[in-house]
Amino acid sequence: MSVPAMQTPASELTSNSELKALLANYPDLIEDADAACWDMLQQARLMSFDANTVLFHEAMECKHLMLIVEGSVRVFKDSDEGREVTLYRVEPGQLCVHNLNNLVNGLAYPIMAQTETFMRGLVITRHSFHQALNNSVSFRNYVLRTLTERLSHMVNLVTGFAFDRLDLRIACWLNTQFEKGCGKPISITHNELAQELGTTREMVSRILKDFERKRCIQLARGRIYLRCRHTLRLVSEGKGKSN
Amino acid sequence: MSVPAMQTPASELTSNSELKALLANYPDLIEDADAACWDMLQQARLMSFDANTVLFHEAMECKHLMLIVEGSVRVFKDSDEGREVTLYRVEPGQLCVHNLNNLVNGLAYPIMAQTETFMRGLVITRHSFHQALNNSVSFRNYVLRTLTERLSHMVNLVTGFAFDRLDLRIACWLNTQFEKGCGKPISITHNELAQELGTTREMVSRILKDFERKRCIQLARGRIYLRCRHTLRLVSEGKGKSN
DNA sequence: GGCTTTATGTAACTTAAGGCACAGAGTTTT
DNA sequence: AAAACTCTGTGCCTTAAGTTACATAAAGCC
Repeated sequence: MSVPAMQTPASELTSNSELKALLANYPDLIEDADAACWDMLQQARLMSFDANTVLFHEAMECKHLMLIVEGSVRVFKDSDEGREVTLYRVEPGQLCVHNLNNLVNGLAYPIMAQTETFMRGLVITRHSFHQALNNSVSFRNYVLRTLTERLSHMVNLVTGFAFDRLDLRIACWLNTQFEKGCGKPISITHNELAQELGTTREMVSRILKDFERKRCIQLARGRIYLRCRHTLRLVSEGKGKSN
Repeated sequence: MSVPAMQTPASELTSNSELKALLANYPDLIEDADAACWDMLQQARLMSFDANTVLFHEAMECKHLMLIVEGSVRVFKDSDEGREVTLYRVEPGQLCVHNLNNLVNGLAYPIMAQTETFMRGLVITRHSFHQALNNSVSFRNYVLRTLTERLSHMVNLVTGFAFDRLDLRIACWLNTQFEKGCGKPISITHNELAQELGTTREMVSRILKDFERKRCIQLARGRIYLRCRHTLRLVSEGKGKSN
């Protein structure tokens, strides 16, 4: 991501142990990190951003790569009609693959990225990135793994849009969220969920209400409680065929 | 791709010039290929496949990487209801990125790949692939470029599904095809086009007929002729809002 | 408490997309 | 040429999704 709105001056990182603490969420990267990888990380600068900072937008160039240390970034695309879809989310342990597009192909890509929370990330220069790519087996593998994982994720998105009804897509989304949070209530408004899935607020309201009537979930203002995981799973598996 | 149905026995390649001829379509890979890259290519085996050979399908593992030399491969996903979407097409100069997913992450991915024409490809073993990845800067860059390009392509697919009406998506598809073929008629049935875009035959028939009435195209059995590029572009830009 | 803003619920309507059924045209096979 | 098959066109109906337009509810602010 380019760095349009840094909140704190970048700080140089000196100790390896400090780095290790920051990168606790990157086991894939760290566990078998080699010297060249550590070199790159030591040259990185830690930066902080407020919530809702736009990191890049349509056609903006980004000259750096960022490893997220804390917080999350939403990468999304908006439509002329004012709708949005989330393409993916970058969280600790991950990197923004659309940066790579820029670093590798020199092409800016017309999508947007925005922090969702306070966020800290290690910013790696283009030069440092290429150096590490050339010299570090572990970094290389990490990058490739990330890229191919994202690709699989995008395939899921595509097939979801192509084949699945909205109620099913919502049910699946809820399932994943509850799974991640071990059943903790989800904090999201209907409108935000609509932007997540590329649809409208009204549709989300209707379908959620329907799920509530089926006793899968319990709705509250800005919050969704899991009521019966089993029922929710049935809904998402039933593909909405039978009510 | 794995190699379930080879048509000719694999042949060892000896001469560099022979390789160069085969890889004429890989300027990105060849132009600044280094020694390590040539090593990999020389260890590759040239294989041929008939049209409509299934190269891999749901959850099948593939232990090799293939560089397409001639012909094309369609990578697609099918739905329970019998519909299909094309995810992307692998043509000379390209590699199947879902192979990479397998080679890099060891994960099989539940999509299908099938040759569309007679196809020849250079099959690279997992070992040879990793070796080249470690030693060849040019191959590395080539792989990364390919991956990030595919990723961008997938984003386009997603936003198409999320935001664009079917008539617009069809118009865009026609545009790209006519562009590629410099206006030469496109050989495709309505059903195939439906599978391309993840929709149904009837919808395609209706929309194409409509385009014909607007004098963008001329329909014939299994073939679509370009009649007025300008009008077609208008249709695709107008997003079908006005008639 | 009253005022404002934000979030949700929903009925009524419109539109896009899909499914069904079948007719007819063009190709291939026998 | 007759039969079989494939491909296209289309009317009719259903369903999914989106839009409009409000009503109501909850939270924040003065």
